[in-house]
Amino acid sequence: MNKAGQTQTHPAGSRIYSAGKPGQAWRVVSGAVRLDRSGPGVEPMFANLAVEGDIIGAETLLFQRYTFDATALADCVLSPWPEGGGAPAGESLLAVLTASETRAADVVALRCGQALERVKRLIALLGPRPDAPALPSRRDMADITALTTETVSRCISALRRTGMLPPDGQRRGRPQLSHQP
Amino acid sequence: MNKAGQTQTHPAGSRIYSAGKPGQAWRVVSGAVRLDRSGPGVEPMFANLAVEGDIIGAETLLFQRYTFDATALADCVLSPWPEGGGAPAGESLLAVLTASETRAADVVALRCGQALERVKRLIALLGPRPDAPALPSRRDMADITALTTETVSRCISALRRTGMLPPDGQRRGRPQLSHQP
DNA sequence: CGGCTTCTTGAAAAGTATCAAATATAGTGG
DNA sequence: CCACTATATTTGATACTTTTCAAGAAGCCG
Repeated sequence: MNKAGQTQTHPAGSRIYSAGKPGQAWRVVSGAVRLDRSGPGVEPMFANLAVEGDIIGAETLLFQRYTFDATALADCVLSPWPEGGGAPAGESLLAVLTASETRAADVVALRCGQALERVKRLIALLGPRPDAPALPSRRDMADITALTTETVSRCISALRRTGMLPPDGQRRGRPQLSHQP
Repeated sequence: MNKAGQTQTHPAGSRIYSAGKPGQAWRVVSGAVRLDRSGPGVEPMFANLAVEGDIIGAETLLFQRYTFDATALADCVLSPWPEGGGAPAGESLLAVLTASETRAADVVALRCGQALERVKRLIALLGPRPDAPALPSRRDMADITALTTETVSRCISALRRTGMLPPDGQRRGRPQLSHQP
């Protein structure tokens, strides 16, 4: 449905691109993206996070192929990067590099301290969403924070009990299986 | 002792540069560097790792000031980057960006799984050192793996018992206090 | 409705942190 | 050159947190 070269939208949970496939770089206009290291025979492992304003897939400018799997943690809007097409200016690349290193430090910090603090930091990093604070799946949150889904669930219950989260976001049932035959 | 603009050496444990100070970017020719996020009033917190071949301090090309504290984990040789001086070529910057994202994924992976596995992965990441397998301090290893110094020490003892590490690297006593008055 | 998946909760087990004390090392000063 | 001091490292015992295992509740889709 999404065509290369123009703005894309991806629903939460959907695959944006896969490691090894050819493609272009994108700016995350809104939403959040999970990046996983994955190879042939290697099970996907969480590698990094991208939030509003971050650039993903920049390695395609060098290799023409993606290095990571990208999955939407929330409903996402992506626009092609660099904006004008062609090669990005050096200064623009430097800004991306600097942002990337800051984000990496954020992600590393998500795995420090006790479970409740980590979950709180993750929710804060995902940003104050306007009205519907739909959280990512427990599995995604667990992979990002290096906890288990059960522990994440307990932390969220605790945050709801203490009023730091609204009493009940909607649950998720059977996910939409998006096969490509 | 080290002069800007030419190759530098830093002994293990020494500060390479500090956040907020002006300076240039460097290539890690050999050794390993720990990067810490640190601000005014904020205690230093481990943020990232750089090993042989990585570039550190690239943000100075944009801001003229370092974003992180850099500390040598092992004896280090650094050379100015980009090599020719001046602005780096776009392709070169892209290569640095890609390497940076790969390294970030490595560091995130150092905080997955049980203590013994993490310590083993850290040692592997620091690279096969030729003859003297001098490990970083327990405190550095603990900060990087998000463990305590005691747990890291127990893991290393276990690795020595099982022969995966030589029976006894030298210990460290009182470190050299390098004040600058 | 039936099947599938995610989410939640409980109880027990495992792993790590914490606290405390002994040992080792390098630098300092006599 | 040797004792002395400050710090790092190691090890042990205990407390705490998280994982693991298990079962039930809830939502989505055909």
